[in-house]
Amino acid sequence: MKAIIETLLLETVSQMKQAGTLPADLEPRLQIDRTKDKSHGDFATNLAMMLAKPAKSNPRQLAQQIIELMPEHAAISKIEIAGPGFINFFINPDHLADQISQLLADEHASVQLAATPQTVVVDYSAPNVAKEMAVHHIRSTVIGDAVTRTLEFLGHKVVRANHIGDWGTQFGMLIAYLEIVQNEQASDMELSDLEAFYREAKKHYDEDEAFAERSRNYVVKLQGGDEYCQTMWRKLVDITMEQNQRNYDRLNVSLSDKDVMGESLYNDMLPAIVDDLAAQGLAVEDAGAMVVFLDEYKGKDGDAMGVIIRKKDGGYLYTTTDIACAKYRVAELGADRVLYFIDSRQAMHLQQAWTIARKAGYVPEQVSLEHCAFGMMLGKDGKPFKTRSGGTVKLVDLLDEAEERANALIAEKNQDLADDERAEIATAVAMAAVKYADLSKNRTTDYIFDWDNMLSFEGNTAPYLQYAYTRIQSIFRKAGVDGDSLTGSPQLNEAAEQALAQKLTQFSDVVNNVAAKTSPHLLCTYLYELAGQFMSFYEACPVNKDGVADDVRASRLLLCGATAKVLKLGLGLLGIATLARM
RNA sequence: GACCCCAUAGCUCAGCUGGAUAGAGCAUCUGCCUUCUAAGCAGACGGUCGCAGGUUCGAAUCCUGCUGGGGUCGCCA
Repeated sequence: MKAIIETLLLETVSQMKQAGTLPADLEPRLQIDRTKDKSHGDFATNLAMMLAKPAKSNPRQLAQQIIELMPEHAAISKIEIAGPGFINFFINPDHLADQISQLLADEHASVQLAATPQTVVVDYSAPNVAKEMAVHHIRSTVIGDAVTRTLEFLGHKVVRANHIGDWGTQFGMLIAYLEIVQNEQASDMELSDLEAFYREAKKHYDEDEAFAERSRNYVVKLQGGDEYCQTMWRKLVDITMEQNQRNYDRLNVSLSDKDVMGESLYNDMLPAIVDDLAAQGLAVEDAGAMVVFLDEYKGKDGDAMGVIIRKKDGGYLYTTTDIACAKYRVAELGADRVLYFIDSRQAMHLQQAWTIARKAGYVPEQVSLEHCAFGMMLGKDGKPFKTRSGGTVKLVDLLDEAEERANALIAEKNQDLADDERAEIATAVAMAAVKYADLSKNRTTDYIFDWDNMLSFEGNTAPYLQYAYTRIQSIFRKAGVDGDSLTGSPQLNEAAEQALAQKLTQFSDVVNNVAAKTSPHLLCTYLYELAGQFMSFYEACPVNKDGVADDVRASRLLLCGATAKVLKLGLGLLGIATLARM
């Protein structure tokens, strides 16, 4: 719709240039907005106000000229001037009905595939080995997954990259402790509590000198490719990822073991990278370490900041890994675009690694590297979120609590459900609520973690959206129709019908925005508004009740069908399930 | 010390590239279930958009300064 108005306006502007009303070299940037207030029509442009000065005319007068010159179009029923010079456009309901008809007929609900599909590497989740996932891991995991699904829906090739923390000096200590635990249990073991495991390993390291010595020895052996250490290390990775996978499955996150590309993947590249950077004159030796000095960044003393890429003991740092990682994603994975869903605190570190990678020629200009940063999870006191005992809240505990609350609520709301169906619904509702609480917030800012907000099932929450969907399914059941196969063009007589139809046509814009801005909360806002419009329609426009004429009923069923389709697709992009009943 | 981010209703958050009367949810209050599921609907209450300047037809949005909070800054990741 915006595109139609844009075309018409462009034509008008070029006519005005020819007529000399506007300077010939003027290239105005067209801005067409949806109106907030229905009395201002459906769309508005501020074009006349922007052009008033160059045209040496007053805005309202100019608006009048624009309207007179503008070609007619069947989609627009009325054009008005309002306020200081806004031009308001009113959409013809017949055109809107056509769009609904198209949306119903299209599997993609009128969302076009990208004109130029890209290869996009999405780096998200990235839990640490030998640590249990905590609540703050939801952010990267769930937001990254939603963007991943959205990009795929738009026809891009997406490579999921789970950049797990599977390397570093702590692995000597972990291997040494795993050895002890295994000996005690005389066989392979299940690390039921990874947090405790890590704590105990650390304790041994701090208190037992022989253990610490053995740990340091294991680090060296592991890095040297020692088979025993490699095996033990692999065991730690496998046990951790097995546990993480249970969380992914439970949360309906589309990551699997084949997406694991941890830090260790780049180890073999590191020596050559340092050599190459030195050969290119980018890295120099300083106090025994290899350092890249960047003029773009200043250190504490105000001089160019030195980024260490190899320690004086020969060890590598995570900046080196991230340089290698960027190189790998371009050279091996063929990335056109790389998205990093990582904590905002890593911003400077990533910028440095990327600056070096670009200077070294590993990442060409046209490949974009984007830090899709998110803020920290804070407690109610505004400080970094911790439990009373100072630890983190386990993700599992949050999910368990969510299911318990959902189960209790459903038992109360709907007594007709069998136990197994209720449990199934409870899982879907609970996981949806937890994910949505995170997805619906702008990812860039810090946010407050609160059990009750996170586990709410009322208002702007996933269950509200799921509920809207089940209401539609219920209407289909009662009407005896298959909601997925409805086709045709609705009549849009009531205000609630028009508002709903109009909201439905915005889906495509929103999906494209989510992909461009890597912000799923835009989709959440949209789906909430859509569900809200549907709820109003549901109250105002009965479908199956007595006294509803056949043609009206058929028309309203079409609107229900289109709404169900968009809700299901939209929630699917967020990784949230829809239900037949709840 | 340098650099980056943030500040919107009692609480949690939206607010797109500057646009018309700053919006939701929660909480509080008033109505609405013999009628497609009340996890809902309709409505009320609630604001010095941190403060002060500037840019302009127009600023929560852009610029400068200030205050307050958070983060980061060579041998952890």
